[in-house]
Amino acid sequence: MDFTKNLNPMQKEAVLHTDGPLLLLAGAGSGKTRVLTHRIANLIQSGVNPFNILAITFTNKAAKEMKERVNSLIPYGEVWVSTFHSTCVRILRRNIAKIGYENSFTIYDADDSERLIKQAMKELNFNDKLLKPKSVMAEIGSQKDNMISYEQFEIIAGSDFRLSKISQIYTYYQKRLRANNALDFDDIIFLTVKLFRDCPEVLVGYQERFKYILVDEYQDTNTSQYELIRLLAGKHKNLCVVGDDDQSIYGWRGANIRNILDFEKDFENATVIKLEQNYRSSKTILEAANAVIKNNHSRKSKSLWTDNNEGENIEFYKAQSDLDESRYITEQIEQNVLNGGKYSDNAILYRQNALSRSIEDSLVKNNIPYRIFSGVRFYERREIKDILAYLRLIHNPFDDISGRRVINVPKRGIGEASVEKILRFSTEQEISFSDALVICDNIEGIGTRHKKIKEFAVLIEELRDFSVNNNVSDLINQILEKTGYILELQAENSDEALGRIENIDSLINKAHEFEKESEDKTLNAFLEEVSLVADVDNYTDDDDTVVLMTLHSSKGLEFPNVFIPGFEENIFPSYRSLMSQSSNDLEEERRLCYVGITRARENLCLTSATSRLQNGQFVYNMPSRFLEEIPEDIVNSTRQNIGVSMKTINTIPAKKPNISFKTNNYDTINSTSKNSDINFKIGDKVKQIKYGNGTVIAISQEEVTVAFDGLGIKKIKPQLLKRKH
DNA sequence: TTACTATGGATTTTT
DNA sequence: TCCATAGTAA
Repeated sequence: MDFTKNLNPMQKEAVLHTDGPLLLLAGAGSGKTRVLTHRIANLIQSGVNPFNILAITFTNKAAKEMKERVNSLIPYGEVWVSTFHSTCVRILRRNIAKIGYENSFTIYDADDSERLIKQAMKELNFNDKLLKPKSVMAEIGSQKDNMISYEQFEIIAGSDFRLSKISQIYTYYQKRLRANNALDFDDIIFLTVKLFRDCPEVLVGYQERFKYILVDEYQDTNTSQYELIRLLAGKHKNLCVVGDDDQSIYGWRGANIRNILDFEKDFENATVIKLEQNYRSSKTILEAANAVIKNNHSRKSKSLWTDNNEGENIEFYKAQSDLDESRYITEQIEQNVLNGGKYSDNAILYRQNALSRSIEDSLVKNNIPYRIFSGVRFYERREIKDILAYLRLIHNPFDDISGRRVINVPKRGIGEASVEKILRFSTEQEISFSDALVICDNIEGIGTRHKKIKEFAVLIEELRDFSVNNNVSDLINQILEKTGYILELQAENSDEALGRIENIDSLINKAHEFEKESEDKTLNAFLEEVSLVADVDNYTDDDDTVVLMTLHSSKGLEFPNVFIPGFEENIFPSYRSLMSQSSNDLEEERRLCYVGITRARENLCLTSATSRLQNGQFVYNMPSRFLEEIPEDIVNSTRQNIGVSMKTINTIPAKKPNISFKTNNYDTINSTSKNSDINFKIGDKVKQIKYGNGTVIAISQEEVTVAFDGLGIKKIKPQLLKRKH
């Protein structure tokens, strides 16, 4: 089979390239995934064993997509396609004992890490007002990203007051992680590189296995990821990296743009291929994107072009207020749908999560279905983290962060003071958290509390026994039953509690899915899977809903119509980037703007608000400087006239009815009961966006049956209905 | 220990 | 505005 059919000459060259280092500079929308997958297929066809190919991505979604596309081209042989983190976890599970951890290690997320940092600071008697746990965590993370161990950092910190404090925390933190047999996200990469450096025989094994390596989104790699790739590709040097320096937007997370800019220096005789033809956007949109990005200085020269149509001008709407801005966007979307488009053709991409609020309110008010990504992520929700903490403690008796989290959830009368004592005891005696619970009568000053602690210890032991012969979903059910977790939520009887129960159900579903699909059905494998997923991984365009997400999470996606609200100084570019001494920060904002613009296929709409309620205060920002960088003749500017907008504002009810829980994302469509009253009665007059007016004729647990005027009887989720007065 | 109130602090976050 | 936390009362 010819895998170069329908490819342009540059794409063809990239697909046919086989041995040696290759840098693919792939502009936005230039068909990079297509090239990557066809290249893999071509390698296999020309005799490379799929077993010898490794493809690395940043997100599970990208990995999954690539895998599917490769399989559809060459439906035999398994290529190892996975994220940096999953790849490393797989390597570590086999080999981590060589560097002093147990292979049943737990993976801590950012929240767990922060708790551990706080614990460390408390233990070291550091004031968390002077030194914020968050910034300490960022500092430690960036050290790990740069492959600097706590021992090395102690030397670097020297006598610098702040750095030496951080160094002490880093040391304590790392030792605690080790004692808990836990790794944080940065450790996953850091320790893999350490493993390769310390144990050359392990490295050689993987070098032999991965004769061909492909790395996607190379501009986002940090130093440790770069080092990992350099080591793995060190022997065969068949390394193909794909990236776009103009789309590097994770510098603040340690991504080192140098990695892509210096690829040719780092890998001798590298072939460089530029993919500059864009297949996604209209000429106008590309012109805007190019005009903005050309103001950046540190970049590889590259200019995107397209054969697509001229397309529509870019809309700029200068709103009076954030309310006016939301109203405008809502109206535009309604208009797009009336013109025959789908809701899912529309994406609203913002610089900060906080900007979604007023837009959500407006969408809800107008019964426009939407899905929001980011915000509180599914696996970071309290109830989910609680259940996972039980699972983790069951799996890893040393995990005191998880133990601490659930020891008094639901309330068992074991307070902060007792927990501290148990922790100290387990550290002093060098025993696991679980063992400390069992022999808690030996702890001084624990008093009569030991009875309750023992009960908890027995509970965990029983669950641990149960876990041996039962699958994950049954184990979760057992936890819920034995702890009375659900009962407590039911007793609360609030919308919020109901939402939490729903989320727990989703988790159980997730476990069922896992049991059906996964090869390795152990608790360990389940925990691993859930610790390494992100929100955007759940993005599908199956549902016909408007999409809301941050500009950062939108990378790699595309939509016919893109709205970017908050196109203002201090928001986009952000206040911090404007305050920064380094011009790099502003340039990164500009790249983010470039990413945002190039998400759009047909229409791009930018909006700013003259006044905006932010953090409870009114702020007044000028339109973004990026707007001025777009040629005037391709922008239609509209400015809200004050009289009209006042009228608009007055028609919006002052008080929102019945605010309840926020469902945000995952498998929930629309914003559920942020909507008005969902307790309908039979006989209520209601309105639904598709079917129009109707009357409620029956109500069940989840659905309301409505007789729509002239359109018959339909069952509808109550949150999609609006009451008519 | 817990349940209440006051206060202060709020980018972006692939895993 | 909304959230997490610190401090206080019971």
